Amino acid sequence: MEHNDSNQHEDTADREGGQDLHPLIAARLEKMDELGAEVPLYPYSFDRSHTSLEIREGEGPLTAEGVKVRYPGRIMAKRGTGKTLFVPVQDEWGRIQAYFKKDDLGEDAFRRIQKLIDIGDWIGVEGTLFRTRTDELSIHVTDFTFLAKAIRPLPEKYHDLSLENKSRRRYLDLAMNQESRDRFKLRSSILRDVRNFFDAEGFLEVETPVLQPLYGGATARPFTTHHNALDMTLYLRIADELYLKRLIIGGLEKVYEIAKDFRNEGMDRTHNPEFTMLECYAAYWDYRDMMDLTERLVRRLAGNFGTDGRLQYGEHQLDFSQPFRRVTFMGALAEAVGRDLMVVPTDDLAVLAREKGVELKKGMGRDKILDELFSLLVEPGLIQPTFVMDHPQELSPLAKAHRDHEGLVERFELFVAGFELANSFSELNDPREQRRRFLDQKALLEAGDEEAQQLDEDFLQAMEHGMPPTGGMGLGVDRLIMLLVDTNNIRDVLLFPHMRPEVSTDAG
RNA sequence: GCGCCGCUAGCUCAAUUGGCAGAGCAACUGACUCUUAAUCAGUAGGUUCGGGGUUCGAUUCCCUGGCGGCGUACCA
Repeated sequence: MEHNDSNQHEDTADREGGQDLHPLIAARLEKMDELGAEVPLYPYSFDRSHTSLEIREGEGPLTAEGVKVRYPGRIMAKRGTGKTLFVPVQDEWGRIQAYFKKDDLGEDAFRRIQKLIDIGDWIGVEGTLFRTRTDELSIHVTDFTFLAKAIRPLPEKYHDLSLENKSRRRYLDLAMNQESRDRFKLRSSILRDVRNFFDAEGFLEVETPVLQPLYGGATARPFTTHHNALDMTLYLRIADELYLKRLIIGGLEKVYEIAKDFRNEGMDRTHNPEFTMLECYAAYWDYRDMMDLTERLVRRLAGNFGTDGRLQYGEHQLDFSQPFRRVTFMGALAEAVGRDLMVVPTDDLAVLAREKGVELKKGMGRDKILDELFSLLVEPGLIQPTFVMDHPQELSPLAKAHRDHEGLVERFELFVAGFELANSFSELNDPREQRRRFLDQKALLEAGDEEAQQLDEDFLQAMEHGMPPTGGMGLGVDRLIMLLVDTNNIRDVLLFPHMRPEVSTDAG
C-alpha cells in the first residue's frame, strides 16, 4: 500500500483530513451522498441475462419476441434530449445503448439517471431490445440499478491516452479501448493454444522454483534477494533450464514450463525486467527433433492468428506456411563477410570485427567476437522465419558438441523479423564434459565476462546419475505475442509493464 | 548507462520575439421526448513537473533534479 506520490492519493488523504479536494471529485461525492439516501450504491451482485456479445448475436429473436434483458456495464457517455436519455453501457465485449424515457420511469428514477449518474459509473439495466430510428440496437429501459459509483472521471473520449498513461494506468486503457481489451484477450488465447499444443504432443506442464540459490541456464545478470529465516542470498531465476533437466534426469520424459524469468538489465522496447519464457525438454530427442517441433508450433500459431499462415508485421509480410529456411551460423556469417571465418586467425578476426563496427571488450573470446559479428551483420536481415544452426561452442556451455564439426555445438536459434524468437540445443548430458564447460565459464568470469555462468554442483551431481539424450528449447513468449499482434513495443503485450514510480517524494 | 526531444486544467493538446495562460472533451447551470464526437446558451476549473538562477517581467532563456518518448549500448 505504499505509494509515493501523486495528487491522486493526496485527494483521498485530503478527504479524510476534511481538506480541499478536487472539484470534479467533490461533485461526484455530493451526488453519491444524495443517491446513497435513495438507493444502494455498491450492491453485492447483479443477475445478468446477456452479455453485449450475446445481445448482438441473438438480436433477431431477442428483438422479435420482446425478450427482457438484464445487462450490466460501465457508462461511457450520456446523451440527453430533455425527457429522454441515451447511455452507451460497456461490458467486456462491447457497448449496448440504453434508452431511458421519463414517461416510463417516473420523475425520481429519471432524475437519478439524468442528474446523479456519471460517466464511468457501473449500472445494470433491465428492459427490452429495440432498434432506434437511426437503426441503433438499444435497450428500452424499464428498470435499472447502480452497481458502483465512480468518483473519478474517465479520460476524454475521442483522443487516445498518452503512451505513458496507457501503460501506467492500464485499467483506463482497457476501459477506453476495445482494441486493448482484445489484444490482451488474444495474448491469453495464444498462451492457451501453446498449452494445448504441448499437451497434445504429450508434454507435461510443470512448475520449478522462481527463487534459486544459484542462477543458471542463461547468460544474464540476476535480481538478488534474501531469505531471512535461512539467512541466505537467493536469486530470481533467469531461466528454468537446469531444473527442467533435473526432471528429465528423474525420468519425466517430456516437460515444459511457461515461466516468468527475471533479468536485471536494461529496459527498452523489447525488454522488460520480468518476462515470460517457454521452455520444453524431451528425452531421446536431439536438436533436429526440436527444430521440427518448434516449426510446427510457430506455424500453427501463425495459422491460428494470421491468415493462410501469413502475418503482417510492421512493413513485413511474414510467411510461415513454407518450410522455414535453415542456415548454419558460420555459413551465414561467411556469406555476410565474404570469407570463411572458421579458418581466420583470431588476431585477424579482431581486426575484421573492429572494421565492421564491433566494440571489442576485455575478456571477449574468439567465439564472442563471432557472435557480435553475427548480431551486427546477419540478424537484422533474418526477416522470414529462419533457423540458424550449429553455433560456436564457447557461447553455449549447456549444448552438446556437434557430431560432425569440431568446435561447434548442436544448437539452433529461430529468427523472425530480425529478432531471436527461440533457442535450442541437443542438451549436453556427459557430466564430465559439463563440468569442464562450467570450468571454462568460470575462467571467462575471472577474465572479466560478467555474464559467464556459475558452476552448479547440485546440477552436475544430478547429471552424474545419468541424463538421457535430450532436446531442449526456449521461446520468448512476449516476443512471440508481439509478432502475432503486430507491435514493436513489449509494453503493448504486457498488462503491467515495469514503470518507474510516477512522482518522487518531495523530501529531496 | 549515454544522446536527443518532451512534461501546461481530470484527459488530449495550443500559446508568435521573454509581455494578461487558451481550446476540445469531461464537470456545473439552463433548454430540448430517437440521440450516437448529440445540439444550443452560459459558468467554473491552473504551484505551466520540482528546486535554483537571469530579467522590470519566465510556460518561454540558463543550471539542477524527477518522470516519459525515441535512438544507442547490454540483453531475450
